[in-house]
Amino acid sequence: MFHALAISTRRDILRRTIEREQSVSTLASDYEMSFAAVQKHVAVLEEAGLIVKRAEGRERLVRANPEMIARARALLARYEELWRARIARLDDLLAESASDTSNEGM
Amino acid sequence: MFHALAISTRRDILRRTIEREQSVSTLASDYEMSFAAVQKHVAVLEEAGLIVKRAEGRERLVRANPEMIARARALLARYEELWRARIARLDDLLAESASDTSNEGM
DNA sequence: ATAACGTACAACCAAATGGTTGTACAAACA
DNA sequence: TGTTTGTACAACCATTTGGTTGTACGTTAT
Repeated sequence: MFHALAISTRRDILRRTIEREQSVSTLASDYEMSFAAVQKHVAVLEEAGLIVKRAEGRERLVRANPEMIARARALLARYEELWRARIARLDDLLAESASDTSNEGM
Repeated sequence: MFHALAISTRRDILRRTIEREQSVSTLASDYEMSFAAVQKHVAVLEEAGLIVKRAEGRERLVRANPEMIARARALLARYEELWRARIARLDDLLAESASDTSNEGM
């Protein structure tokens, strides 16, 4: 999933398909690279679950999947939570050592 | 940055160094791969700014950098924000078309 | 002083990756 | 019907990448 987000072209495709549903060729026309290259990027995003495709005639309409974006964000939010927990633990240790030797009733 | 987060070993290193500051060899002893491999993963995380190293004698102590984790999360949060904006826009369009032809005073 | 430890880095290798072109096929259009 | 359009996919290529081993060097311990 993070792998899918690691290339700027793919993040750009994600951003565009958040704004509006688009066909693969519409997307492709906005980049310097070949259609096949864009199609592969779309496939990577699709496998990661970050976008969803829908058939409409001969076109394949691509739209972002907000659920997966939220999941990636939640994972990072959990790292931040771990960090806060660490800080809290250090605070506890500090509080302990501040009341260890003698002057507990200061 | 997302590239740095794309490999599970690196996410694991990040998690461990959130919990406590550790030397590179301490980290390395927890994985099947060679010391050099772990050292390279640490280097990638360092270049992405996700961790910070500090010299202490012959050891290099590694700790997570919460600022960068927050930045990655914020980027994804912005994508979600874009999505909400899209939904809001669609709602506006819907409201418009609901009051377009005749029965405005319904 | 010598040995052991922790780290950095270069050289190398296999696999994955981002890109290309070419082919095939279904849908839309002339 | 024949042609164009949109898509998928295979084959190929150059580069990157995750891994290895080996070497070098400063720091700690004997």
